Amino acid sequence: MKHESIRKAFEEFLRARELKLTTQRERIFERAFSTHEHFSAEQLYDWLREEPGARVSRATVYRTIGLLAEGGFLGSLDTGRGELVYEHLLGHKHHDHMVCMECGRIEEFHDERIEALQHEACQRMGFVLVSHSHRLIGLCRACARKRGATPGASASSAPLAGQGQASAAVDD
Amino acid sequence: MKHESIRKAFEEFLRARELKLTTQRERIFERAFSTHEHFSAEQLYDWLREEPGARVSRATVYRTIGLLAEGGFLGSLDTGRGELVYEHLLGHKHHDHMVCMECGRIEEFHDERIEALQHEACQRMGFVLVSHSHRLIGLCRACARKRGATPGASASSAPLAGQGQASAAVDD
DNA sequence: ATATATGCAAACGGTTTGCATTCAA
DNA sequence: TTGAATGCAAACCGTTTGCATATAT
Repeated sequence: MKHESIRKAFEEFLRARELKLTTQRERIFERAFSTHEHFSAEQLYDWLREEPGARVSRATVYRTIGLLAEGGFLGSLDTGRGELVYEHLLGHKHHDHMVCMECGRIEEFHDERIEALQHEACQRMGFVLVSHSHRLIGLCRACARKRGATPGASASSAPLAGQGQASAAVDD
Repeated sequence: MKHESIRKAFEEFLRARELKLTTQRERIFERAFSTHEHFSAEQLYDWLREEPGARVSRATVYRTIGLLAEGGFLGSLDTGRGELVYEHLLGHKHHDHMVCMECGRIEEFHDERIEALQHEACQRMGFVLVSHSHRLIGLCRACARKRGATPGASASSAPLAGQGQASAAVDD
């Protein structure tokens, strides 16, 4: 889906809800959809204040991001450090994330078989699946190399009563 | 793994790090491991202050939960509402979660095939997997029934530029 | 004209921290 | 005895909110 039609969808979304197309919403929308990276609300706010033109307040950034998320334009992903990051959804096929615990880098992956098994699990449990959040936490290739770990090899998942070294494991 | 040995592991963990076994740590540990539910730090704090005996401050609860998580005794799970909940890990096989967006209920599920596919994905991407967080968000059987939805049937995943109704989709 | 949106600054809620005091080892 | 742990209250940080003002329709 290309920019033009996404923008159309946004305008229609506002109209359908009888919301106004303000300069702020326009700028926030444009900036959010002009990046392919994941960004936090604060990040987006900073980007906007660096740009020349109308000022946008932090409150409006948060409010508009909320709107965009409700409308299904943006998806949110929790970094695990009490901060949400967003990405645009329209024109992007579904994917899950790998988050590097060292550098924060976020990679995307997708496996249709996993999706299918999720549905199967819901079937079993009588659960109505609406959305899901699937994050793999570990080391990206670059950070793994720096640490001398073997990429691909999962770190032994024995976070047991271990000794001193962290391990933490924000496992679910 | 039964209580006795878990406790042993905890004491050993403290000793290994040259940390002291205080009455507070003892009480926090005991309370945390005496429930099979998921609990928040605040929740645990409340439980403790209802009990007779030594008082434990909120700060110590947070600090000790942190310790327990580091030691691999507790795993944390983000509710999606800016709050972490914990569960004890020792003596529990790995599982993932289904979170009811209506009533907050947390169910557990597990599928070895999904675990395997995760590893496969990491292999592909050269990512060193340390832990993961896999949450299915939707309606538990009871809430689905109340709403007249069909349990098992995934809500159409078309959160597109839709009309008025929410849909939100904190998808990843 | 008028309901909606904005900006500001204050409030929030969960979590963390600095520091004087208390306590396990 | 003494370094580590606790309690308290203040600080933090991302996010939300109340209210007076500005603005799209």
